[in-house]
Order: sequence, then C-alpha cells, then structure tokens
Amino acid sequence: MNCPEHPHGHSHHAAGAGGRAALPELADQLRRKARKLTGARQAIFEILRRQLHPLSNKEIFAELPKGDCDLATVYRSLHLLEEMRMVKRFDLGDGIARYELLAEGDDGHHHHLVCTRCTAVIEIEECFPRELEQNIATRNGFTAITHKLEFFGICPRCQ
Amino acid sequence: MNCPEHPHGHSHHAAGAGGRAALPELADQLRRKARKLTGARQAIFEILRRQLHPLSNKEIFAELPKGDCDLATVYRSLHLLEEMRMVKRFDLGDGIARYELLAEGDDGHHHHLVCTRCTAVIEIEECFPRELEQNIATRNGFTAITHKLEFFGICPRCQ
DNA sequence: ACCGTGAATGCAAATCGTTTGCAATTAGCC
DNA sequence: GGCTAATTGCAAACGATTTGCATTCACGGT
Repeated sequence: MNCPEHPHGHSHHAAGAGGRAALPELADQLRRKARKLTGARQAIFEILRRQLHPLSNKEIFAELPKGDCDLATVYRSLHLLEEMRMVKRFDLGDGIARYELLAEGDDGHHHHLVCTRCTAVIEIEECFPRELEQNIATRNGFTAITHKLEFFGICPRCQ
Repeated sequence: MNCPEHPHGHSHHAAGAGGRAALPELADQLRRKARKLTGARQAIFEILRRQLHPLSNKEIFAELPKGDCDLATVYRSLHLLEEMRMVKRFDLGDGIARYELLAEGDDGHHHHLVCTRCTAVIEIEECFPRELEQNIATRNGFTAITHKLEFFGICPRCQ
C-alpha cells in the first residue's frame, strides 16, 4: 500500500542533527517493544531527522511523499515515538503540538526562542536555575517538579 | 514582584481579592470603550474576582447561575476583558485557556506551579532571571523578548 | 518461502475547545 | 420613551486531535 522508498538521498547531516538517532535505532527500539517498523514510521522518522525545528503533525504530513500515509497515522506515530522517548513534544503556545527528535539518552529538556512574527525557532540552552526550582518545590511541598519555559520575541530579520 | 514566602504555598490573597479591580472599575473601563455593562459581564467578572486560580471558560460558565448566559458569551466576554487588559490568559499546557483577573496596573507577569494530578494551581513569585533573558535576546538579535514559564509537579495532598 | 496473529493503517465519524453568522434583544445616550 | 449600536442565544462551523472498525501488513515461528 505504501512503500516509502526514499529516492532522494538526503544524506547530508544538517548542523545540529549531530547526535540524533538513526534509523537502525528506531528499528531496534521498535523491536524491543514488539512494534513494527513500517514505511510510514520510517518516513516520519526521516523527516524529523532532517529537520532542525519542531514540526507539527500537519507539517510532517505535508512533507510526506503524498499519499504515503494518513494524517491519523502521523498522529499515532508521533504518540508512539513520544512514548518511546524518541521525540519530545513542545507546546509553543498556539494549540499546536510540535515534535523534535531526541538524541539517544537526551531527556530533551531545553527551551526555545520563538519569533512571534515568522515563528522561526531557535534552541536555547539556558534553563531555569535548578536551586530556584528546588526552592519552589520544597517551599510548596511539591515533588517531581519540572518546568516549561519558552521565550518569545522578534527575530533580527523581522524587526 | 516580591512576596513573603508562604509555608504551604497557598498563594497570597487578601480576604476579598487584594488589589483586584472592583465592579466600578469594570463599568468605567467599559464606558470608556463604548461597550455595555451587561449582566453576563458583571457575573463573569464577579466569579473571577472571587476565584484564586485561573479559570477556564467552562469553569466560569459552570459557576454562573445556570441559564444566566451562553457559553459563547463567556468566551466573548473573556476576549473582551483580555483586550481591555483586565484579565490575563494563561496556558497551562493542556490546550485549555484559563484566565485570571488582574490588579490595576498589574501586567500579570507571574508564573504557576500546577499539580499534574489534581490540577491545583499555586501562584509563583520567582521569575526567569532578567539578565539571563537579556543575554538570550542580544545573543540572538531578538527584541521585545518575553517568556512563558510554568512549573509542574505533584502537590502534597496528591503524593 | 509460508502462516498466523497481533500490530498498524485508512477512512470516516466523533470529540473537544473555540469561533462565528445571524436574527432577536438590550444597554445607554438623546 | 426611542434610537441604534452593542450584545446575546442558538446552532452551525472550525481546526486540532482522537477513535471505531474493517482491512492490510510486518515479522517471529515454521
């Protein structure tokens, strides 16, 4: 039905695709969970691998060789990948889920700087100070505390 | 933006909604914009005034004397209040908009600690360090930079 | 290579939060 | 009281996401 040959060898690794998981790892992780390595999943995985920003389901779907798979399958695949800790979901504040591929062992905890005009996204390494976070946790008796942090502004090009 | 620590993290709230706007101010602001002070708006406003956490449209609707107004009107009223800078919208990460009444002159910039089990919400005074934010802005050539920051964890009761 | 079986998919319909068109009401100024 | 623009209810429209179900497929065992 769908058989994602990848005729164009986009094998150039974008800067930043550095430690990202490669296909064999996907196959591996899937086998480990008794899930199947399907064409759709490979294709989606490859799209994420090539991309440097977080992608929405629709964006991924749009990049898929058309007719390759259903939008519902994209949604299902991303849920699976998320559950397998191979992608991380980001919420940029417009009710649209976006996903980024994770490097092996990466917990994916990082933040973004988003241009409110063109929606360009830059990865940010700064993080909310751990001690402050710990303060907040203990002061309020909370455990398992985490945070979401995103920055918004106007990028050089859009100014 | 500083506030004494609260042993169990209950957010500060004077009996009767600290510095929050009172009805006369609503009337005032509305008149200024040639908008009408309707029953629905008063009721919604009062509900927000009594509440200490962010409320969703549905929650507000549910607290309304039933039949008092339509859910669509709640949505419209909150948009209006937001546009008038009398409420602030918060996005806690589940695609549901929540609103908090603002004190006069308050820009509403603060953050929340949300229990992932019971969704209790506590207001947090800490903020992302301004110099770090400035760093990020200049380093990336961004202007008009802001951030969204929310904390998640498990509250004492739910542990 | 072939089978059996559970996993995965396509498709359409269903959900959920939210928005909108439109005709009927209503608040606020004269 | 009357006029008129603002507001509302209602139902339909929306966009993102999910799901039920019958069909198809991947893959470990043979």
